[in-house]
Amino acid sequence: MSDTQEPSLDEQIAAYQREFRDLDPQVEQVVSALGRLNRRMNVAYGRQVAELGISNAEWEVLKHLVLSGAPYRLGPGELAKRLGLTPAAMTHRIDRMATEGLVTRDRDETNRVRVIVELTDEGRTKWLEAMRMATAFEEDLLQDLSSEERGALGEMLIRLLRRVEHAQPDAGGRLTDLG
Amino acid sequence: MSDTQEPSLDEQIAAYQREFRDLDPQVEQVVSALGRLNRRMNVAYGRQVAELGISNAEWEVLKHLVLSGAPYRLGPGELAKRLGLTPAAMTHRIDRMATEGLVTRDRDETNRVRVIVELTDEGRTKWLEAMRMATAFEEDLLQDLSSEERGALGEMLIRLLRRVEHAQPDAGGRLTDLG
DNA sequence: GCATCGAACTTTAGTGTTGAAGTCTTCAGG
DNA sequence: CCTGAAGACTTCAACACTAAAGTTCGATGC
Repeated sequence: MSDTQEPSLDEQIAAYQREFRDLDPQVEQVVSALGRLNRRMNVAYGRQVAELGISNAEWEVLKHLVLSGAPYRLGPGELAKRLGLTPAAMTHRIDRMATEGLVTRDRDETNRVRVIVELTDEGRTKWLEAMRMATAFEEDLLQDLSSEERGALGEMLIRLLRRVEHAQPDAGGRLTDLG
Repeated sequence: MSDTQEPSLDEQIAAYQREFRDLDPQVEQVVSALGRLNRRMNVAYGRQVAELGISNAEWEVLKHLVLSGAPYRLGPGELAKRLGLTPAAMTHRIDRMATEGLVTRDRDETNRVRVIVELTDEGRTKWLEAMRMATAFEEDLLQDLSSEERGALGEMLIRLLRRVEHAQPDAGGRLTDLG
């Protein structure tokens, strides 16, 4: 049936050049590689955390709670902002995670408008296990790069990051998660 | 209320090191920067194509049809595989895009099990406009990098890409889109 | 101290996605 | 031919997210 194959990166760039004459192949290579790499990595993360019985989405929440430092508490609104979700979506996500025992949800007794989401021991343990798997994967991923290369790569990525962040100064308000 | 701020990349890495002792900061910097950069870029793309009245999801479909080359035809199944969606989702997405006039959907007369999705002129025009905006954005993004740096960056990203693709040889079958 | 405004979260309606079951077409045997 | 099996897509039910409206509590002004 000669089923069309997933094009390689080079084939893809060549195709773009055929269809769109003023295209800088060097720029396109960077951008396309970035996009593909990220998607593959997210799939990999997803498979790993699935082994722990949690979804990528839940792992993100755990990450941000841990990042907030002990006692690992954040409000739904703050979590929503950091994850790039609407507060409504956050409400439901926390519901699920609370019934699964990963977090607790309580009203703030000093200000009963607010809600406090707090990591449980189980949630913290899950995060630790996920983190162990993730870092092992990341080490393996970067294995072919020397320390100098890693440094140069990180530095260039940060320069790009600064540029996007400056270019669109958080216009929408929501930040759509972090890495 | 001293509302917690979105942590900077450096703050985030420092927090991870506090919570997880064996963490290579250099690796984490690369990985975190990659993740953040990609998300910001996707938000930027989304805003741009929204000006054309299409969603990021629709733009992805247009991209893959164009990449397939004239006469810009692919089946729903093939599109689903390339976009990393289930066939069911593809069916609905094509529905919408067909009513919007971006693509046509027809049965293959030589094999009536198959369906052919074909780009319309309007769809091709939209893609072109989106492409113009995207490349302008990408040029701007990479502005601070010299040609040598761009080459080195692209080369390193491709090395990483090869590693993920090799590490998990398409295990699930679906490839979750490309860049 | 009562009414109003605003903040923080939840609820509701609508859209998009998944996984599983269903339909229709083709192909291979008998 | 007619049957059975496999392939390609669609339909259906359940779930997740968004935008907008609703609820509840706290603060401010009179």
